[in-house]
Amino acid sequence: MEPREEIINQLKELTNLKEINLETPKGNFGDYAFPCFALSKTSKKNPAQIAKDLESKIKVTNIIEKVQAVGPYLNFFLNRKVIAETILKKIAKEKNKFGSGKHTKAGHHVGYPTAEKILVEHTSINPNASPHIGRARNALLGDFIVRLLKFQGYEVQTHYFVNDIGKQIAMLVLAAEGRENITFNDLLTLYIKINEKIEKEPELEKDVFELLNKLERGDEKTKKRFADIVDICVKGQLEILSELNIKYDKFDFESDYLWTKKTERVLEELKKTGRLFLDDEQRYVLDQKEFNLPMESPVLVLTRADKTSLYPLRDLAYHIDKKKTKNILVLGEDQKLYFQQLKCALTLLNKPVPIPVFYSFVLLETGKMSTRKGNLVLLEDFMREALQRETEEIRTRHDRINEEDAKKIAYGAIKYSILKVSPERNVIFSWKALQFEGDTGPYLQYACARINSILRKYDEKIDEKIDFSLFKTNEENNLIKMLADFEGIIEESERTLKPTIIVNYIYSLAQSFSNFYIKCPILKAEEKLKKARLLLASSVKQVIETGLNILGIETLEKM
RNA sequence: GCGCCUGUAGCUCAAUUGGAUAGAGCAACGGAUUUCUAAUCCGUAGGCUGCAGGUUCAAUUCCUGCCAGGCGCGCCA
Repeated sequence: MEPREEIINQLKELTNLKEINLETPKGNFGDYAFPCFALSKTSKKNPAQIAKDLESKIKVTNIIEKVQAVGPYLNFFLNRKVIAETILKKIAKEKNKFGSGKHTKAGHHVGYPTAEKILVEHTSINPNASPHIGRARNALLGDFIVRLLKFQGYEVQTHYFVNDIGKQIAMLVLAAEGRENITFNDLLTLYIKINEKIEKEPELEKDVFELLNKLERGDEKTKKRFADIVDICVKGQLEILSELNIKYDKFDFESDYLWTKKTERVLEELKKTGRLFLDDEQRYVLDQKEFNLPMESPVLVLTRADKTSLYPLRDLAYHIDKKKTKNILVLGEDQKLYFQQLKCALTLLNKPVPIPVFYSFVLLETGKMSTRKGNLVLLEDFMREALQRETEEIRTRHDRINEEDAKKIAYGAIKYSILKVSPERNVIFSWKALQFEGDTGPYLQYACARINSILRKYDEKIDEKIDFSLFKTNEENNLIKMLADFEGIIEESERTLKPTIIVNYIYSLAQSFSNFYIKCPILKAEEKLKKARLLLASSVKQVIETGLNILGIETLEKM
């Protein structure tokens, strides 16, 4: 039985509580702590007294070594040897599957039969230009979720919804008119220029709408013009994202929902609900008064006056089409209210609603980022800069530069710096975020590289009999305790879908390891202790590596 | 104007979802290399958790009001 489970079971029996809230305290308050305040509410007794009472009733076992009431807390001290043996053996056995609660419950390590299928949609950038760093937040967050869920044994499909028929694409098509050999790098300038132009001469908008109208009527030439531009753009975007090791299983094109008449069918369905009507200007709108949305006039506009489709209609058709039992959708905070509207519409049609994951925008020191206005930092520029700085960094340390390794470190630093910030917070972009020391990706990679170096030097198998009672120091026991927390960390990550939980955990694990590394020599230790410490170090490496991989960060053999 | 999110050390972020002494990194200063990688470690300094009330045994966390920033509120996506 897991130590945590054993404590919870005992407490449940003694207190009649359904949920036991165990804390892992800091300082010398033991391995687990149970606060007794909640009990004092019902029993009207002093929490300190309750803790004292419980202290005498808890049974000491081979796992629970000591129980101590300290004020209103009941602190549990576990048997070091048993914990060390349980957890280190488990890691050695499960390797890169360690931490995945689902796998262990199923009793085997790969492909357990009833894997739930989950569709994750993320990135879904407008195909109008190279992505800026704000968009990276979507892709990185989405990629993290995909990796986490795959690690947990789900069958995950990653989708990218391509808006290939919006007004912005039409503008880009207009801007590209009569130009040959347009490349990905031309798009941003074209896009900025056409926006400026239309702002100055609003009558040009008519041409844009005409183009859209022609497209929706299925004019082949127009279709091809749109498709060509979109193709250039999506390919360019994907090249950048794939450089960051972010991949997609399927691309869904908005236009398909027109050609297959699925948008029309959605309108038919909505008509049956009695909430769809034509407004004064002959647009199809969905009445959403009944849902108490915080808007002045709660309607969802689905078409233009000429009945060409608007994004919400295509999006609605898309979500209905997803048909998975579980969908996750990564969205910018600007989509929050819109998502509520989408949710209401889907509910009205009795369709499943995706689980949204929101993130806030990346701002510049000078103000907001805008692709349209051209004040932005491109993801590719950020990546290039990171790589350049990292290459220089390596030059100060080594004679030779391995470009693959430089990329792993540079991109790891980028991913880490973005994922370590809670998604709901705004980020003000600064080149200073590109650090390689301290609370950074490279710090974690470095910890792994150091362990690799030791394992290389030892050069024997470490799976022999190990005396688990040899771990005497605080540094060793602290590491063991932390390793035992990993499964809980993964569980919490899955529940909240927040990358920061894993980030914080592996960072403090690496910190504890550095501590251990300085104070506890491994290879120089006496033979039995050496073996025990080697196993401990390789376990730490395994867990940091697993954590980093879930964040999409690779590790290195040497640094 | 209304709704949602955010405000913590000079800077960038944590804080076990209401718990014990609010913790890290960067920057600053001082130290550690006959020992497994110094992208490391140790130490010093740095706090009225935006402000004012309230709820309770306990508030950075929950409630109310203000202040500041972000996002949104019909034909963009």
